[in-house]
Amino acid sequence: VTIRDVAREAGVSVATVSRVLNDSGPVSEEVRLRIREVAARLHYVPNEAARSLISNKTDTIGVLLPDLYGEFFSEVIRGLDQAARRSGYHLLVSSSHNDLAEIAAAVRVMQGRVDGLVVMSPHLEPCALATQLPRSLPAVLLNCAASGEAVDSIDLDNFGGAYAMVRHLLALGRRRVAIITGAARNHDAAERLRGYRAALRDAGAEMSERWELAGDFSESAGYDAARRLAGMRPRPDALFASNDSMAIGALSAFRDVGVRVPEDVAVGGFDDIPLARYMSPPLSSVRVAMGDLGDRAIQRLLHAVRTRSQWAPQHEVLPTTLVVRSSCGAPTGRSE
Amino acid sequence: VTIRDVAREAGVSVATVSRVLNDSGPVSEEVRLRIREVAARLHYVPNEAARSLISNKTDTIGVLLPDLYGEFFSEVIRGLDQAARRSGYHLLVSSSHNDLAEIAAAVRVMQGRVDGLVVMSPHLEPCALATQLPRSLPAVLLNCAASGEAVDSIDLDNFGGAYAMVRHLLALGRRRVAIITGAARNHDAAERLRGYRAALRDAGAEMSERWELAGDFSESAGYDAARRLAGMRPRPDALFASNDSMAIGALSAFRDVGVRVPEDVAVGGFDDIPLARYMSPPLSSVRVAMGDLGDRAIQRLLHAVRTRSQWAPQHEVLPTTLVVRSSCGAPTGRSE
DNA sequence: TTGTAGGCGTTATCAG
DNA sequence: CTGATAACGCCTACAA
Repeated sequence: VTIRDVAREAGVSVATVSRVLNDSGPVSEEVRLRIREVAARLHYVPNEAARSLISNKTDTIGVLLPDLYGEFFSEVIRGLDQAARRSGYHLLVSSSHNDLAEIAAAVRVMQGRVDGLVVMSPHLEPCALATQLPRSLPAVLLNCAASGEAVDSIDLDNFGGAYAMVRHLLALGRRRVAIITGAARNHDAAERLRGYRAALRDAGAEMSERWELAGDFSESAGYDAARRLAGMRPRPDALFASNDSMAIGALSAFRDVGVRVPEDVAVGGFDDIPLARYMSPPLSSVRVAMGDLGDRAIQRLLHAVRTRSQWAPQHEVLPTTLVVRSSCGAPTGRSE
Repeated sequence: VTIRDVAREAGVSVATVSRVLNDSGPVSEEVRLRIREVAARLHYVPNEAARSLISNKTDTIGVLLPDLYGEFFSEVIRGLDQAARRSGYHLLVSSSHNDLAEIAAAVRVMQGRVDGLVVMSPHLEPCALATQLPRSLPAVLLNCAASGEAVDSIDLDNFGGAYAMVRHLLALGRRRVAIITGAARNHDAAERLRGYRAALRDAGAEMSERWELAGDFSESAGYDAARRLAGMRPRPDALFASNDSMAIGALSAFRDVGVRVPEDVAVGGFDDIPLARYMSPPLSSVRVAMGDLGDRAIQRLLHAVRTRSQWAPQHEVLPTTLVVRSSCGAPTGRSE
């Protein structure tokens, strides 16, 4: 059933039907009503292909995501989805892209199917990424450390969050603060490590390479690193895990080897996943508003889509919040 | 840059270019090479709108999801995405649909943008849902208890998984097994409750309405229910939480009130999220292959898409696996 | 206020 | 083997 069927049935021309359905141009009230009725009766739905062929728009936004972890993933998509839907846009999602070639391939096939692109790729050089993006497609980069580049981008304040957590541990009287880093070559991980180091340096606290344990954001990495850490002499008296999954793995390891938290070792995580407060002890963490990330991304992108002109690329940083529970040994572990 | 530009530049007609690009029809090797070269040099990308206008295909599959929890969500999407990509299809995702009206609206706007639909909606009547689907769009329903309906569908073996877990608890010598149910009017939740009851009945174990505590799949619901449960006299000596999030909330509650797990109360969950084994004590659970769910769904859907004929609607049930750790008090808590 | 007709970029069916 | 040309369904000047 096409627009012509509706036109014929309503006894008017296709042009009139089109005008009614798009609220473009003047149509008499009587005809308008009749067409609406016929369209509804025939269950007419405009053919999107034809429509976007002529309008050069798809009302769709492409989303490229890396392989990422549960809580993260769903929050981001949810934010993107809700914001997009509110503006009448759809989401074409493609995940599990781990290298530049895969991203490039995904971008290529999305060409012509989307009006804009949201790209999250924490483990790639932003500049390399930026060159892959067709100049014709507006895009906003997420978590890419692209502050210097000529692209729209939004980052989390990884540095600030890590800094706040480590400073907090030091303020609580801890002297030897260790870290389990995130995945190698991951931007978020690098920034959190940087925040950790800066906090130690600014406080004049002791630093040691031995206290920087390699992780990859997985529970098992946290577990393994914590076991190594538990055997050190002197043993660090505080641990900053670069995300909550690793922190939880670490809590488990400490329990297994009889290291008490927070008495022997204070522990802090990052992300503040819902489960954090139900850990034993409840996990202190750094909260990031992942949903907001998606929301902001869509807003910025739609702005770029609508004003095709040369907008100045903006770089935005989303703030983080320190959430103090009892795993860090704070006197008043406020349980929220 | 369109196909005409390529044709002109290569000194041939658009028909020939089209033939080369689609490997349809015979073209001399010389011309073929020349066209390939020109297309590449011009960075020609076919216009998808025009293409799908005439072919009546979009190479896209629509995915409708309810609001669901972290681990779940990402696993399903990942499975769908990978399977779809492997077959050259894209994913148009829309989440957070909570009632029939929202689903219907989402289906409507996806009309014409997708070749098929994957719908997960555990909290709706399957029949109501089925009527909303346009006859023209192939669809497969996930977790909808649509076994009797004339639609393709795939369910998890919620009943069997719950049954196995509860039977396991009983086999361990527990006599008073309680349950925290999932969200009301949720199909998965209902099936797990049914499995719980069946296991008790078949074992001739004591049953009581008081032991069926209402939950909603959230950590806090698990926490609250467990606190109520801890105060009962006689207190149940085993607890089956309808998902891991609630089980973890329950573990936290038991810790807070001094109930020992598994000595005083054995605990089992459902889903086997990655964090389960890192809990204290490590959480026994029921594993479901969420990724496979997505994979199977795409396979079934593409089959339906390609063979437009009247295929017989199939109903499939994905098996579950009991994962025994120590929270259930099993003598040998195999840590995997 | 309404209708006619051209064209969006492809593919497919014909002749040559 | 290759080239015109007619759809595909819709929007939008331009006329009436």
